[in-house]
Amino acid sequence: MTGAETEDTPDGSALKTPDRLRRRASRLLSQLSTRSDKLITEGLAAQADARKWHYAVLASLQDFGPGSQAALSERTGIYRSDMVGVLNELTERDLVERAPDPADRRRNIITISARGRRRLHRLDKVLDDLHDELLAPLNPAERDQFVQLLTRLLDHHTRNP
Amino acid sequence: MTGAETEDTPDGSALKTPDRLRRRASRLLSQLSTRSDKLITEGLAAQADARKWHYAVLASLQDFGPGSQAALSERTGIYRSDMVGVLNELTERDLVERAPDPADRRRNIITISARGRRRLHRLDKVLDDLHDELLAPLNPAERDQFVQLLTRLLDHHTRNP
DNA sequence: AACCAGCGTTAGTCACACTAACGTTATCGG
DNA sequence: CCGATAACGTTAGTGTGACTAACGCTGGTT
Repeated sequence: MTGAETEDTPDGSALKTPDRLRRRASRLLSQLSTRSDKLITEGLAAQADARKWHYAVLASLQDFGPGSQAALSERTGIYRSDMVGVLNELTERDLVERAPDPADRRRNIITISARGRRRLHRLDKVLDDLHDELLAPLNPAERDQFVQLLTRLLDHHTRNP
Repeated sequence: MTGAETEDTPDGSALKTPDRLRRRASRLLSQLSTRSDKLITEGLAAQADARKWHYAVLASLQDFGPGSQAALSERTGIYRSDMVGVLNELTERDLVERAPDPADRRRNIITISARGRRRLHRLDKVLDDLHDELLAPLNPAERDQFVQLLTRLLDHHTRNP
């Protein structure tokens, strides 16, 4: 058996992280998630002056139509307390409109604007590129598999919290 | 076509999250990672009065022998500024010993204790159970696949940061 | 009229990843 | 030998993400 027993780094030094650590799915998840988060956050900021929440809200509005802030919270997973700030940013940029609901004066109705729709298209493209970078080592079939596995896991833990 | 067009929740209400959002690997990663983190953190606290960092440090000491705090930082990925607190907790519990290095008085040499080794075994078992819960929807082959995909992605982004 | 529930909002908590700076100690070039 | 540079452990602090608590307002219920 010739080759790497444990694993090698480019500079030739042996890898230092114990295997039982490297193999734990929880650890892989959290480490990869931080990298991914940084990649996406920085990419969106640099290429579109946007944050990921913007995408979530705009996509939800585009695909499901206008809604109250509470509805958007449910759709996107953003807490309603944080939704306030996100919508402030989006209205500042004229990407959505926040208007009181005449039928229920507790509610605001959030609508996506034409500019918001354009921005959404742009964000979709930027995100496509970023995900290409994120998933670079995987071929298309593996990417599908990966997404599918993640989805099944997340669904399971969403239903059984 | 009868059945779920988009998807159903147990209570019959249509799912609200747009597909383009649900399919993004970055989003799946971050959501699953938070669930996973919570599961592990709470599980370790409840079943072993421990934190995940404890496991990382103990495992590293067991598998690679004693080392300086800086070395442990590299092995585990914990920042050296945070390592201080972790080692305080571990020495408090008598799981490791922190002694000055006579050969280099800048360094501390950290050694795992007998109690630390026992604790590590316990943590390994607890973590096995928790990962069983985390990966419940996947069969063994799929779990391997999942870990393998995660590993490849993480390795790629670790080498090309 | 009294009550509870939902809405948007503000403020604050907690943990994690990460940076900055400091005193101490080694090491290396002149 | 000396002075610069750098690694070590440590303290303090930043920024962000997930989440909680509480408030005033409005709506539906009885």
